[in-house]
Amino acid sequence: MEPSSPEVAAASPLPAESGLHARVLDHLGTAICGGELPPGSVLNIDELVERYAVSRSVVREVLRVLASIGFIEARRRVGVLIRPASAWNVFDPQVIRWRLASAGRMAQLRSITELRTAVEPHAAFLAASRIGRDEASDLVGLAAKMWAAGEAGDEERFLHLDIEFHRRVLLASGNEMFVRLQELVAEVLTGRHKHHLMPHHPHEQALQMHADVAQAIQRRDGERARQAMVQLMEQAFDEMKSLWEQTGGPEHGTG
Amino acid sequence: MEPSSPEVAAASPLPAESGLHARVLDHLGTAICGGELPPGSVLNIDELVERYAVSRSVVREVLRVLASIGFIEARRRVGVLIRPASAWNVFDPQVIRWRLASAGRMAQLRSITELRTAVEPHAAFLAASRIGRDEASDLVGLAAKMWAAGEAGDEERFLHLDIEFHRRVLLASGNEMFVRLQELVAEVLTGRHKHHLMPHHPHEQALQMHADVAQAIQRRDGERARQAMVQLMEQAFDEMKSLWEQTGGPEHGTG
DNA sequence: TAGATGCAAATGATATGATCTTTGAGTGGA
DNA sequence: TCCACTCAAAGATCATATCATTTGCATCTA
Repeated sequence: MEPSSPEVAAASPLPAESGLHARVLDHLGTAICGGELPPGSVLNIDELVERYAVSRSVVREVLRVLASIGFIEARRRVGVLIRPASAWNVFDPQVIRWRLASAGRMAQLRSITELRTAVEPHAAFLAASRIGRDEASDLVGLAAKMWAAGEAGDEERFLHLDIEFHRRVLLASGNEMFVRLQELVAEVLTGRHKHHLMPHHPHEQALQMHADVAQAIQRRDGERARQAMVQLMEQAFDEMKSLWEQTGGPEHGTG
Repeated sequence: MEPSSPEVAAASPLPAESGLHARVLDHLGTAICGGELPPGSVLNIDELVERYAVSRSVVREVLRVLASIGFIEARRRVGVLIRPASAWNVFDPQVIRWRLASAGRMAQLRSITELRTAVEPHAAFLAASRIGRDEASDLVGLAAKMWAAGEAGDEERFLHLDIEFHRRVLLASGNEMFVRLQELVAEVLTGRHKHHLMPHHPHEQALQMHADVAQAIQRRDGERARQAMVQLMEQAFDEMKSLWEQTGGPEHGTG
């Protein structure tokens, strides 16, 4: 897998952050996303100090971070108040991860898939006018490899190539915010894979569409690139939709 | 201005957060976004304690928050390292605010405008199938008021109605992530207004397009709603583009 | 001389306990 | 009934101390 730009890779999911801070933060974040600690619940610092057997420093630092992503609100004389989901920074990668690990997983997948449906076609459109020659070639090559992996039934490899493909397109869009969405896309794709929510044989159509996107971008045909990506997204969305039915609805929980 | 859902309003920009924590956080955040403290710079806690004349607790809590949005990375024996912009959580409202206040303002406006261009049409499309009867009526009414304010040349009022209009559409999309983008849209629109980057008389066309969007959504014609919103976005984008030329380029700074 | 090894200083991480400040709630008077 | 006052609870801030880890350098060995 030719890493033409190694410094941009390494989307570190900071998995084994081993400090006390990370441990407590993760635990509380999970609890809030998971619905234990529903909005309106009140915590207090000393209680947390006891519960986690850590010092005030650690607890306060964790609370500051949770406050910065809208999970809590500290009120004097009252305690630490859990805020409703509508206040959360739903774009924070940490939050996404917690939500994907919670019962609201399907709702989160739906949200992100809709976001992708909106953003990726436009990203493809922009990429067509902004991508460099070499990057374009790489993209076409990547699509070819996806085709090969798909035909060979190599799911693992297909997944990685798929993620890489969408990453490159978002990167080539030249929009820093789109680039940042790449992490979300990766979370979604790996999440789908982990939970066996993907067709075991990628559809022949999907393979062709990836190739179409790459080719259109290389030929600087923004409109065609957008169209091809729209189709790709529609298919992804349909697969997602069929999943809700399998797993018993999207557990809406939007607000 | 009929507040049919007062509890959702009040997009508190937390302006006068008066604690020590907020003061130091804001100062450091601004410095990092502003390019003082370029990537690779090293700070250390004691130095910050002295510089801001606050205790270690305050500094550490601030650093934790900065770390959580990707601005810094603490390394033992080294100090606090400033991370490159590519690591930032560019969707964090706080970050957006800092960047809009910095020299990279135009680059930020461009990014968000492109994001809007991608998202809002799809939001309009989704809204057409998900909006409630009353909300749809409100939306049409809002467009009518915009027309009135535009004709009357009441910029202030037009701005507020414009923000409210887009907020309602994003809200009606039923996607929590789209809803969250509303803050960004509001920042952009108010930013444009503050810096006198808007045409003094809203274009007649824009007024009509807002009305078209509202009507299409009410009639549940998703495709037409999308098209109308696309046109609106194209116009917004063109205005933005003409601004870059005025103010001497977008100060690219994307990566 | 080159490379491995070990020590110690630097610096963040955590702990602890005290003091300051804000604010909700209760209390009492008009 | 309502307003003003008081008090105490809880977070906010501070100061200091100890622990843990990493890096640079000196030392040692082949």
